[in-house]
Amino acid sequence: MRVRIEDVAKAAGVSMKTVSRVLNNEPTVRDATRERVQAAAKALNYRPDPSARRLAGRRSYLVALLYDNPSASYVMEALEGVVETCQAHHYGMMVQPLDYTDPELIAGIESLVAISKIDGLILTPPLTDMTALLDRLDELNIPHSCISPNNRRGGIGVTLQEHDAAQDMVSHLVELGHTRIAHIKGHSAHGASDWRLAGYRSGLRRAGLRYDPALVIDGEFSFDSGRAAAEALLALPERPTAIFAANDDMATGVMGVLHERGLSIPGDISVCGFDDTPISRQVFPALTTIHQPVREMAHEATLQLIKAIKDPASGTLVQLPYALQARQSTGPAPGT
Amino acid sequence: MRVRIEDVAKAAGVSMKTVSRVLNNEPTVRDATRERVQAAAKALNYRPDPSARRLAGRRSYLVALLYDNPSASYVMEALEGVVETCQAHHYGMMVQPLDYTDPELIAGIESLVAISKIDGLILTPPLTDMTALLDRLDELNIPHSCISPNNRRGGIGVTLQEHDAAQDMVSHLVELGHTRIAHIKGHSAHGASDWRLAGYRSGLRRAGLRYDPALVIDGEFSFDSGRAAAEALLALPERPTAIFAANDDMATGVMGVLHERGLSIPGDISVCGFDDTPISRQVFPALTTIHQPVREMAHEATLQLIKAIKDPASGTLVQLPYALQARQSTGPAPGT
DNA sequence: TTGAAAGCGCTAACAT
DNA sequence: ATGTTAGCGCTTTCAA
Repeated sequence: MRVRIEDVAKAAGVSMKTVSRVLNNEPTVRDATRERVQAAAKALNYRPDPSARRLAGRRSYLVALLYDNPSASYVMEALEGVVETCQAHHYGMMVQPLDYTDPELIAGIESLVAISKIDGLILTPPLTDMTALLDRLDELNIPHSCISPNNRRGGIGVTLQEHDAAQDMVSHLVELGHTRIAHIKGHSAHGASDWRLAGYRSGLRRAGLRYDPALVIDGEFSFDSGRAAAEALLALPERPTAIFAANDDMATGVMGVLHERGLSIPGDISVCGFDDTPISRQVFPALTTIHQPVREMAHEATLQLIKAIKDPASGTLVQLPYALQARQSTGPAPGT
Repeated sequence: MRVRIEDVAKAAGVSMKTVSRVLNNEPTVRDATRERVQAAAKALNYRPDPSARRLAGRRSYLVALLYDNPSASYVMEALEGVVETCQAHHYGMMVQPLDYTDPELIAGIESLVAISKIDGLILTPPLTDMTALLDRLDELNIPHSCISPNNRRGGIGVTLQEHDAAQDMVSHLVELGHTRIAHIKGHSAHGASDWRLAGYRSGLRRAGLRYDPALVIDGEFSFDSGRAAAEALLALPERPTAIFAANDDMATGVMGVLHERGLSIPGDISVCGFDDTPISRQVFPALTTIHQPVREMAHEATLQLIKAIKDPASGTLVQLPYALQARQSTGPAPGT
């Protein structure tokens, strides 16, 4: 049979409860005792039984990653960041794909938390921007940490200066001589779409360029919406020399249309995206984009969540740096 | 407090144990009793406590998805297939990213299973092809189900006729008039690489074409290895008119090199891949490839695993159909 | 600072 | 076909 807490207690010459205290890092144990227990646990290769802990402790030591994100690479990166951090902190992880348009969404999350006694949630966009959901979680006192929330409610998690990143991208294009720079917005459910648009506008302003609403097209973060937007932009009387899509998938849609029309990238039109998903290296020419350290963001978000689970007063909103990743899809404006 | 099994028992006028029987679908309950219990459970909105079940039952009702796969979209599709199926069958799911080159791999998996009392494992390539791992799992009687195993050991899970798929792809190219068809092999740790190569060879044979070893290049399933292979093929005295890469990532590498050289796809050279990952639609021109129903495969693999957990004698190897997805990257051979 | 006892909510084993 | 009892391995009381 497997090693139980009692075996460790016996080996260390203490009671079960003391072993339990050591395991859970409770402070009220003498150092000498603590070390003796730790040595015994190690010698016996003791691993606490998760189910027993959960049952007795009335909590799950379980964190759930909730997502509704079309980008597989984004979710996978986040997933791995969360898994690693959970492992290091002896938490388990559940994954829950969700449909953010589902009217039963909140109820579903509530019952997930209730049944599995989830200790805390990690949210990814666009769930991070659903006010009703966040309000309900606050109301129920369910700790939750957001990856890239795009609202102003504080809370805990990790953010990126999306606004500045978009602004930098515009500056990059301006430096290349572009003056007619189009923007394809992201999906309206994502707060990021607004921030990126705002960054685009301040980038123009900073360069002394006029904001032309005709150059801003609605998109949905999808390849197909990128295609549609590109077609709309090419139909303009005076077409742009650069197209800044709010994510990489839309940028690849744009590139497809340009290729079909025999336009050269970046010779005729520069294209750039946002996210630095793996696809940005795989298209031709390789896509200029904004790198997000998604895995580290997930790591940090998990760390903050675990802090908040232990002490609801702690846990903060951490900011991580982005990086403009210039590749071959952006170049000098034609005639520069 | 939450509803417990005792409350349901009281409401239905039976013992706890009978409720437990109904919940676990044990056959030895009269229909009338069963219905009464089910009604009571529903009325009280009773949800069994997973930790208590696990502790008392000495098992976890937990399945783990193990992977070491560079393709995010593949893993995500598989993940969702597994999650949905687990939910439907009241199993929990863990996800465990692994490094298949880690010498501690098997030990790590063993301790995962021991600690979390995992009931069964779902493996994806290349783990499905690691004989030492599979042997050890058999030895320890740990139920495991493979998605796309490429070995001949039987076992349970889901397969695809990879050989036939590759052969069909060659036939597709032959019909387009190609006679110099190159193949870029996949990573040697993946059994799929061998099957796809074998399919390529029988495709040639079926068309009466000679197998030319110079036209077969080693790859590693990565974008960069696709690039390197393409460069090698273009350096050949007589270059191929079609390049069949063993996966989509390598195919995109090939396309990048061809674009750089100013070669037209498919005008000068046709390119095709395997897997039908989302990227195949997003590159230009859209990639001809083989579609795998990964999500359904994961669903079926999970189903078989759950069967095998309940009854080790059951569970089979199910075969699912592939589909050749012809897009714009393949066309008539030059001069046809 | 440490320990003893009493559960946590369920299932296994053994009744009946 | 159903019930009774005794745990599963841990943490929470509460006492020392």
